[in-house]
Amino acid sequence: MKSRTIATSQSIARKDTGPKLRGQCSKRVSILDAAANVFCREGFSGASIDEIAIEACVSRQTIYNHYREKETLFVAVIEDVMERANAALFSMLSTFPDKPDNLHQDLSDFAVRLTKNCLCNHDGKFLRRLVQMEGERYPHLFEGWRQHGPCKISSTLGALLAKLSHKGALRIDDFDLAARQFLALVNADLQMTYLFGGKPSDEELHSAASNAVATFLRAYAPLEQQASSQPAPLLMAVR
Amino acid sequence: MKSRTIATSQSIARKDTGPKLRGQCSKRVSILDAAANVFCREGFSGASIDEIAIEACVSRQTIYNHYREKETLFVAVIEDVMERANAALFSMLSTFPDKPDNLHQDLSDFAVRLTKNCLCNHDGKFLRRLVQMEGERYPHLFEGWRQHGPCKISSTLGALLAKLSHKGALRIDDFDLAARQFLALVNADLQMTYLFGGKPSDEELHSAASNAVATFLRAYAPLEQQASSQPAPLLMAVR
DNA sequence: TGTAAATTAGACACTATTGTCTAAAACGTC
DNA sequence: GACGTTTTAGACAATAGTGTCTAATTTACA
Repeated sequence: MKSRTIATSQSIARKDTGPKLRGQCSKRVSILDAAANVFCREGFSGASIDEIAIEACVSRQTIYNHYREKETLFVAVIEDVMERANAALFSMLSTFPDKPDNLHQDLSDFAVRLTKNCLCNHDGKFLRRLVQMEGERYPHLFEGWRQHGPCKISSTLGALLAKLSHKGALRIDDFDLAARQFLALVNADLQMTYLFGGKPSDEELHSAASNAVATFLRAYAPLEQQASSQPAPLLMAVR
Repeated sequence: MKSRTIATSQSIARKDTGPKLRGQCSKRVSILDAAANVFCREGFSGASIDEIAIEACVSRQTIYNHYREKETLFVAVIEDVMERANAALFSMLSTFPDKPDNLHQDLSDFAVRLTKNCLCNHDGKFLRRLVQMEGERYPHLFEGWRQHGPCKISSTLGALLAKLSHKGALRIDDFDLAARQFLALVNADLQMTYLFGGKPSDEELHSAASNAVATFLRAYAPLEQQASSQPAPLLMAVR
């Protein structure tokens, strides 16, 4: 059901334990997907292996064949989602506008891509919930994600902002701080939506991005560019 | 153990079911506190009544006397924490600087109070986790909190910013948006800390507030005031 | 088609948890 | 000190979940 790149699935499936997967790994994939859904919905202790088995259209025993016990499965799910999420993040960061034509428009579009494909999608929601729920129980597990996810996004985005700053398109002292604030501003209008678990509409994503970029540029654009960096006036207004 | 105002405890304790509480309600309070801790740590399904009973220094039967079943206790805990959290929020908003002497300093101090007493404290962490974990299972339960918590804080803060704007201390178009962005900026440097469940140090709170206010004022302060609204240069630098 | 691997359904022991029940003990108040 | 209430410990049935085992069935591939 859920989109999943073949490359990622196979790299995950080719792992330590369990059956030797002669050619096909569809069972593994559907177990991982089903388990991700159930763990996300119920939390670790609330999720039952039987429920996962039913949702994966697989017998309970097959799950135990592939993953020795519940916790092994949980760890595999986390690693799978983290890997996918970080890959998406990385590919998204590569679309950052380095030669912006219209700074406001280009940054807004980037922000929309980022929220839509990384922060507000299925995996993003899963990780927010799971880190919140089980982060303290498995600190080592999420450490890798933290390093290659949230921490990396700030520093990478900081470096990209630095480029724009050196070109004179922005006036920034602390690049990493500016990156964190950019992300925070983009999320400002989405926080409320996060709290339900609901997905924001495309319209909400666009207005959130536009609002964020407008404020970001008022704070960080050189004065002479302020006039040209305003958003199209009313189309993107909130609500 | 945890601080708790007497007024709130009693208003909560005087409720529908259970023993008639002749004079003392210490059992109810310690059950609620212990349950809050355990639910926060383990989630609803992970928490066991026995664990709560032990942590509350109370027999299991006593819990069933006061709260008919696990879910009743859970709902009571949520309502208790929500009520306390919203009260703290409301009292904190009343300390917003309406006649600011030094705008940067006063807004920073306000932000520190807000994060320290509402967002990063015990109840704030509890609600973030629980809404994330059980929000979809009990949408009606958290609706009240959402209305009187996050939604109210934005609109109230928006109104307070409007006052400052009308006095000429700020230049704001959309007050609610500015309020959401103010809060988002304050949280920008704390997001990472939230993800562990760890509490930020006082130093981190101060630097987060100062960074946020500096950017907020660059975006929203009238031009002629920009010079005077800079933070003390190096003391508050991040890390 | 034959073989080895993977999958399945079902039974199973074991543990943990919920919620009830009872009789004894502790408590507060008069 | 006597009374009624609350609390307690422990036993208890009922349920649900984990993880194992087995024997039968299906699948992949030569």
